[in-house]
Amino acid sequence: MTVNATEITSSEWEIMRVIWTKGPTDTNDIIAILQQKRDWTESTIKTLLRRLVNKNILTTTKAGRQFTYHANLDEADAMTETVDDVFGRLCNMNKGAAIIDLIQSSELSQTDIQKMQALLAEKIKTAPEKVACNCLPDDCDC
Amino acid sequence: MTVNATEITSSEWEIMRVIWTKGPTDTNDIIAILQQKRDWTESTIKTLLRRLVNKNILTTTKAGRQFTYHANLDEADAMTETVDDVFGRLCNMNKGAAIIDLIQSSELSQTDIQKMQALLAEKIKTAPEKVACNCLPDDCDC
DNA sequence: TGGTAAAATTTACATTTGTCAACAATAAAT
DNA sequence: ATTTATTGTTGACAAATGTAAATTTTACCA
Repeated sequence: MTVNATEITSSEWEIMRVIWTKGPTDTNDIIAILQQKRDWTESTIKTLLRRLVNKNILTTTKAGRQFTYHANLDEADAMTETVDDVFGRLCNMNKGAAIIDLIQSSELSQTDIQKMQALLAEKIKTAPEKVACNCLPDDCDC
Repeated sequence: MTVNATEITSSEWEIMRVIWTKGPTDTNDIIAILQQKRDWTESTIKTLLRRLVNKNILTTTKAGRQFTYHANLDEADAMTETVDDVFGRLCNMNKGAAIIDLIQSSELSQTDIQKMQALLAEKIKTAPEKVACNCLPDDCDC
């Protein structure tokens, strides 16, 4: 019954964003909205919806003729999970640079920035001089 | 001839990290190192190497019996590209929260933190109150 | 209450990814 | 020069992903 956001593929993300933004949405609305952004057929969108249901990312209820799709997980949570998953593959030593790049290239609100500042002010107190690379096996003398 | 880091799959990343860390490395070293971390056969690792060469991420030179594999792109650049690619799929409104999560969960050096602080101090000057969601088509009145 | 328009479900197919075993080529040792 | 140990190349196969057509079901209207 656990929902695993890392199973959401990039096409499926497109679908999820619509549902997260609009709340429970029925098939036709989803199709109409997505076709404004992507060149997908109705069929393609339905396949994607089905797969998301199979992955337990979406739940359906029947509303008359159509299904209504409900997200089983929160968008911000899914984003965090996804992003953590990717970072988990990367070298510790360069994560800082990658985050700096993200800060640079993302639009951020006053509030977000303030939160980051507070967090960093705390973090710097105990931050190491250097972060070691963790790309080789622990006991690797190579 | 362009190298596209977003084509590196998660298994392939494992290989790349070894090569980035050690510099040009030959087949046997790569295999020996990776088998300390992952339960892959020699065959699997060779396939992954071949695919990376096909994707133009790696180049080979022959050193006696074995190949030596050279990375065609920098690790930090590859990380940035990968991370930007993922963030490109996500809702603008919540990117801040995702970055906050990353700052929280990553080990960061004094220097990295200082850079972030400088960047944020600049950024806050022109930061908006709120970041709008960009999950629906631009002209979507839905 | 039966026909039909509108949904949903099935089937499909090419690519990519994760994993490997089998086979071919070749450098080194005898 | 042959053999053989090593390394590289091919072929394979299942599962996941992107994309969509064909077919079946069903809710509603006449």
